[in-house]
Amino acid sequence: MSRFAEVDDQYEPDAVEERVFGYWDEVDAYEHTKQHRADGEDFFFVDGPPYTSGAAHMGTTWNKTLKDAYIRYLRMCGHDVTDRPGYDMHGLPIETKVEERLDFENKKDIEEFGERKFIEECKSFAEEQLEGLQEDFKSFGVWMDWEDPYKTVDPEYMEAAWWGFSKAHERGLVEQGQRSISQCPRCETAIANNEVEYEHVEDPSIYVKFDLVDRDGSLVIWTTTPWTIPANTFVAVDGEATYQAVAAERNGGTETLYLEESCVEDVIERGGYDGYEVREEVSGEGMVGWAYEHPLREEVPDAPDFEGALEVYTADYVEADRTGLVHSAPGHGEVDFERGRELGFEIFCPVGPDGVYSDEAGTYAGQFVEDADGAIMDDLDRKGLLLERDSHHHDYGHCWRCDTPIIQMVTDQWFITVTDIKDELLANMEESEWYPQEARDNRFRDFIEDSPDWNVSRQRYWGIPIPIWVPEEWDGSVDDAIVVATREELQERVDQEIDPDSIDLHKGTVDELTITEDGTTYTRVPDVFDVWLDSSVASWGTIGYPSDEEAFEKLWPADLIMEAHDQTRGWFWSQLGMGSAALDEVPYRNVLMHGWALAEDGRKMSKSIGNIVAPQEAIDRHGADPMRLFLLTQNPQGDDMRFSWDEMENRQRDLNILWNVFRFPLPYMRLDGFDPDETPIGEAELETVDEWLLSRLQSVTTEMTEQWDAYRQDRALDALLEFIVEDVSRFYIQVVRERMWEEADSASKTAAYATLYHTVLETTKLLAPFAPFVSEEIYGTLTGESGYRTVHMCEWPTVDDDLHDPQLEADIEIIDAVEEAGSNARQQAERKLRWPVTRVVVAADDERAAAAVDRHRDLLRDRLNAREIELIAPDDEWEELAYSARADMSVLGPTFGETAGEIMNAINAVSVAEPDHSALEDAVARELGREVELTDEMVSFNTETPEGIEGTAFDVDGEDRGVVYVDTTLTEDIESEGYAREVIRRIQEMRKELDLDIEAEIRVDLDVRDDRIAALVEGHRDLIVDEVRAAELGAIEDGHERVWDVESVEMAIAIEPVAGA
RNA sequence: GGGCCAAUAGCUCAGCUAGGUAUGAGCGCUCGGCUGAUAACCGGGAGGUCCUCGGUUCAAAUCCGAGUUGGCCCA
Repeated sequence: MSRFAEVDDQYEPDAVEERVFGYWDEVDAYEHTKQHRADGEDFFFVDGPPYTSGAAHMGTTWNKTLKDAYIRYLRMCGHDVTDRPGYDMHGLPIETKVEERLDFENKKDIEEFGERKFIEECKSFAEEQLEGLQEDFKSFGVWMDWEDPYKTVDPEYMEAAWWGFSKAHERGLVEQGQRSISQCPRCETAIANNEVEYEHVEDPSIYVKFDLVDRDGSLVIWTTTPWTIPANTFVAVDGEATYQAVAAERNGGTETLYLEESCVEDVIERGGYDGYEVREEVSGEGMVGWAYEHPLREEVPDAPDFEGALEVYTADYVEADRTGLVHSAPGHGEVDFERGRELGFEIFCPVGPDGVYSDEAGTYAGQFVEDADGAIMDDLDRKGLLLERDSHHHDYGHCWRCDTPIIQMVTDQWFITVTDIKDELLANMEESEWYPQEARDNRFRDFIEDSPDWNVSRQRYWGIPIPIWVPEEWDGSVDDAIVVATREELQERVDQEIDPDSIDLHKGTVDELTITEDGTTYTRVPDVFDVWLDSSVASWGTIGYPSDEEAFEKLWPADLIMEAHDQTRGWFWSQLGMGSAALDEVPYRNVLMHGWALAEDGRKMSKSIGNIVAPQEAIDRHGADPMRLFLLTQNPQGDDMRFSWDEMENRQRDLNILWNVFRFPLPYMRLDGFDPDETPIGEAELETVDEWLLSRLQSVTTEMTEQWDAYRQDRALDALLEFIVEDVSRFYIQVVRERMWEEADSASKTAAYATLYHTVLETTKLLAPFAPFVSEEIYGTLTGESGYRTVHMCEWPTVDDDLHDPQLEADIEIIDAVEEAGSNARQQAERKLRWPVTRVVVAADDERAAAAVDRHRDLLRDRLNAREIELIAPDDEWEELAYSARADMSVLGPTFGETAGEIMNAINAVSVAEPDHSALEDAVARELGREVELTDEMVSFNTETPEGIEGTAFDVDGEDRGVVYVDTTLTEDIESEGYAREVIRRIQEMRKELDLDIEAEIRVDLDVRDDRIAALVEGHRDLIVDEVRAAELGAIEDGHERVWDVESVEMAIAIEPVAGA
């Protein structure tokens, strides 16, 4: 980009982005920026891999924008940052999408299609999605290593998972065992608890009688899953609770029911009994050991009948709800399973992975469990065991991918027994710093404490095969299994010839490999890993460990990761679990936990609500930089973000202001041939405002650096935007404009150039991590060939103490407040800024304010267009002020009785020079003709300014610091200049109407149709001629002519350009 | 059903850790000003049951309890 080149009049984000994308390509900006920091201190950032099943949404966009901003900032600070993006590409969601594409219904379709082919389909689907995501991320300027992302489907990465798993195995943390799991009968796999989605559904609700064996009556249980009754093994009671045997009457007959006491009424009513009588009370403990008959013995002959089965036991999951007795089937329910194991029971589960009853289910065999509900209820009813048959609305778990209701059942699964190392997990957790820290100490800690063993096996295809080989006739002992850690080990141990460098580790390949050792042949278990295990090894997978040990030694563990709060129980946890199991260390040092991107209505963005905003739409409407600014002004620590088009538009406006600030001096600099390299700040003859602006820049730099380092980039950005808008644009540019308009070269003008140049350039660097496009364009235009090839190679600005002057900053803050009050006073007096005022009087409340005004009289005079600034010291009173009093009748009334009225009138009528009651007493005495004793409580004082003067108090940060009085008395001199400026202003507007060049000279014909005013205007003839670049005043035949009404005075003005000028 | 988080002006948010008059900010609205950065800029003004209810306290947006709504996680 060439220095000080012409730039667009208007900030157009998409045009800037298009140019910058082209420029980055042209000069290999990203590669050079990385290279530039190659020798810097290592910083190991690890990208949490997004899942490759769809386009980037606003949340992902926020996440990647944050990552990009921090990486850019860290690079500017000199770090050599690891920036390999990652993609999570295995797992059930992709399998189900591919199944949909291929119109599959279940696993059998996959088997027929062929595992290998299916895996290939999944892979190409994931790759497709990956490409889309990469394009999305690039489109808003994220700079990561797009050429070489880590993919969880690559052999090196899959090997990292094998390695981690084998380390956990070496530590004795891998075991196979039965667990009650959530099974999706369609996907025919276990799914993790966090993959279960709860939906409101209607299910059967039945009360069933279990006839007791050694005594009269029955236990009553309630369930919403009739299909689990075949597996009933025991009934649970609360040992502490009181149960009643009630004789319930119906149709003339009586039956004895056992119920928890508070449940009796309800059950009797449900059962349609006519009445009941309590026969006996017994504690839960007292019922333990009571035997009952299995209600479906005839239908399910294989149902449990072993020693101890079909008896009452206590359990802590029993509540005094429904009946107070709980049907327990350890082959299904999780708590039932735990209690059943405690009791040493055999686990009976007559259901297959597809949700179909096995032969053990007797007459129900071959039916899908839920389809058998009806038959089971009919059978119970027929036997007279069904007390009530109703339906029930509740939340029931469904498969997150295919929406099939899950079934709870016991199967063989592989686990990493993280419960064995809970203390380690907690200790390792402490080694990481979280932002915000409470998230670690509350949610994360709670989760670790409550977390069960990690079920890492899935009975699916598209995943990392579990690297376990077991012998034929395996007895389930982990000691007899072989766990392979690496591709090399695989090559050494398997019976087949393989090439470790080229082998694909997916199921289609490794399932065929066998290991024969000591005469025993081992085959791989068919399961694949839970997809959460994939990403849990990212901290070493991303740097190619174990195949590349060097990078691991140098970098691991991660210095920083950042994801949304849902990852507390996701990636933050899985990494801690895996890191601890494999290496006994937490794999990350710092965690920045941000929130979710909510829609404008405060609810989550969702298809069904229809409130989704696509990032691309935001980019199209406002541009990538404004979108990034919007995202980056959000608090990144824990809070959810509320999307807002308005706010995004505001950020675009902020950048437009920056753009105006940047382009404003360019024409002047070009005209004057300003060379920033020849006039560094240190050599310029700086004026007060220049020094002030430069000092503010130092303060802003300090503030921003602190905020970045505290992971509050939003506050850093706020500080920068405020600086740009308030300090640079609204204050400095306004003040400095006239200096830049000077035609002749001057030290003052040069100093203004140098100041503004330096400030905008540094501002650009400060902005670069946030808005990389516009920063690049401004930087390039300001530096041309003399800078780095990209702003992103720059060093993060450091504070120059020589330029830092806190006193000056405080001074100007006061001056700014004075000016604001002065403007207010002017407005009250209806005196436009164009008209000078004779004087402005500042009555300062304190020495600090007085000193500031005194030091900067010139600036204030200029800003308020005053001929003179008078300063009243804090201890002095301005003698021209008077005070009026306002009577408080609630005090006067009781004191003076019937004369209170006239006293009030007198008080309100007079004014005094001092605001105290003794001066008021004197004045009132004169007014009233008699003495009256007054107190301060009776009145409040108001200042009374002299004729033609308006006063307004000024404050800094809400604290009053004094009063500004503006004297708007008109004099001939002021009228003369005022009218002259009115004329100038009109002529300028007419110049603009003719679209004249700034330099162009004109001829002016001025006819003021009021003799007095005409004479006044004439008095400033030179000023007018000078300001509007008039070559001469005189009659114009055929120019651009307009008649203006200026303060009710008609003025005819005509102008024409001077030919050849 | 449980845990954690949030709720302040029309909108987006500060303020809450260490209670002290809603000290609020930007945008929007409105009235006025400025006019060679001009699709920019400056000043004034209106606009609030600080989600609700209860408690502690001389005093609560702030601390405590209960609830409502929204978010995440879990069941």
